[in-house]
Amino acid sequence: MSNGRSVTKENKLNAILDAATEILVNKPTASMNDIADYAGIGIATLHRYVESREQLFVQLALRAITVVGEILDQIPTNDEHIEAYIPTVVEELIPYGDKIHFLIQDNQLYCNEEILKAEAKILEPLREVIETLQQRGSIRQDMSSEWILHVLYTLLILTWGQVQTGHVAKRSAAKLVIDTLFHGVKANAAASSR
Amino acid sequence: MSNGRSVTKENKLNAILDAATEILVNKPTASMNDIADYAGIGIATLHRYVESREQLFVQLALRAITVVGEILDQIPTNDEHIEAYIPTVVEELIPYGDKIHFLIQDNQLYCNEEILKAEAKILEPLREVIETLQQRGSIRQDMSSEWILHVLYTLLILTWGQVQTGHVAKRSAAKLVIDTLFHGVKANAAASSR
DNA sequence: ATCATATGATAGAATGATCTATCATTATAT
DNA sequence: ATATAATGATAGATCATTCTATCATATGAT
Repeated sequence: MSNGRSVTKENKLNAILDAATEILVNKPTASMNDIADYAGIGIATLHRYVESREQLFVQLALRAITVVGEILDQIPTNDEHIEAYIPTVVEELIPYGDKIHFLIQDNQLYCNEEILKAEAKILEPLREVIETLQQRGSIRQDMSSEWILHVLYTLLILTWGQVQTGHVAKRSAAKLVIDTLFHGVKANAAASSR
Repeated sequence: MSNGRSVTKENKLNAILDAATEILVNKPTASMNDIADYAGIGIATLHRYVESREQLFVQLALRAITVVGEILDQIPTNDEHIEAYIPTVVEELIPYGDKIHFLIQDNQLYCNEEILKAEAKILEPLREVIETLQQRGSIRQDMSSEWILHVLYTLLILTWGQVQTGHVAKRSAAKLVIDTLFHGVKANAAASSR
């Protein structure tokens, strides 16, 4: 009995978080009332499921980070696949852009230690792959792995924004990110990879 | 008589805007009271110089855009200098990063038409140079000039943040941006330009 | 059918921020 | 020195938002 109910509650919380994500994507300044309305519930019920606005955002961020982490975990890092790792990461991550983009814009979250810690932990394997690729000689060694990680991350965010404003087609977004990241914008007669 | 006074008023306004910039760099959520305190004036006086918080931000943004515009105007776009244009732009812009960075983070400003228009107008010459370089064959033509402009802009913003957190030395920031923009992160035996 | 639980609507307390109004004080120009 | 203008401190009006409390209603299990 309690089992059936608690599962329902979990589902409802998830539905609320999904709705919150949806409206916040379009209106980052949406109030708690806006969110409750959009989720089709009363403001009182919203507060029954979520402690506070701050906690709501923390939960959204942690959920997003979890999703990214699971995606990264599913991508093989074997020797044979490692060269394709970063392209695969970008390909897999692009579809989730809209759901993550608005969180990154939120300044408050960038001060939350719990979130920063979780984010750093999630990105660690990616950073390790970058270092491996540097040692292998396929990524330049005269830039820190952290810088490269940030550039990749930033290009992803830029692209998500560009997709949302319609300046970049979603289908070509991943290719654009990878191409820009690896080769830059200089015309190169030797650039036969495309 | 009125002349002397009005000049003083202009200066004071500038001093206030400078102070606002300084505190907002460190605390983007600073209230009007915080700003007045930091500027060493009363809240009433602040409102005598500035119509509203919104207008204050608009003024700060327009001022920043003006500064960037003046910098861009001073850089020659002759045929002989055009290859050095983008590196020069980055070199000249890096020192102003901290004063502009916080404005970009502000979501509200990205909805203001006046500012978006001014920004687009300022960046137009830079975009034209990019297109010229594309036609010249020194920048790849399979990416839109707008995308390249955005990438450059984004890398600048990233770098400003990295400089502020101490992850990148201010002196090497410009080189890092240009190098990343033009060549990407792929190890390249033929990359003799550095 | 009944009882426990969940929900929605509403009112409102508490908070925080922006902006105005007022007035005594200070600075400035002539 | 005096008149004019600018300033600071303060109080408070206004507004928006978050969050709580309450109660009547709806849902759901047994």
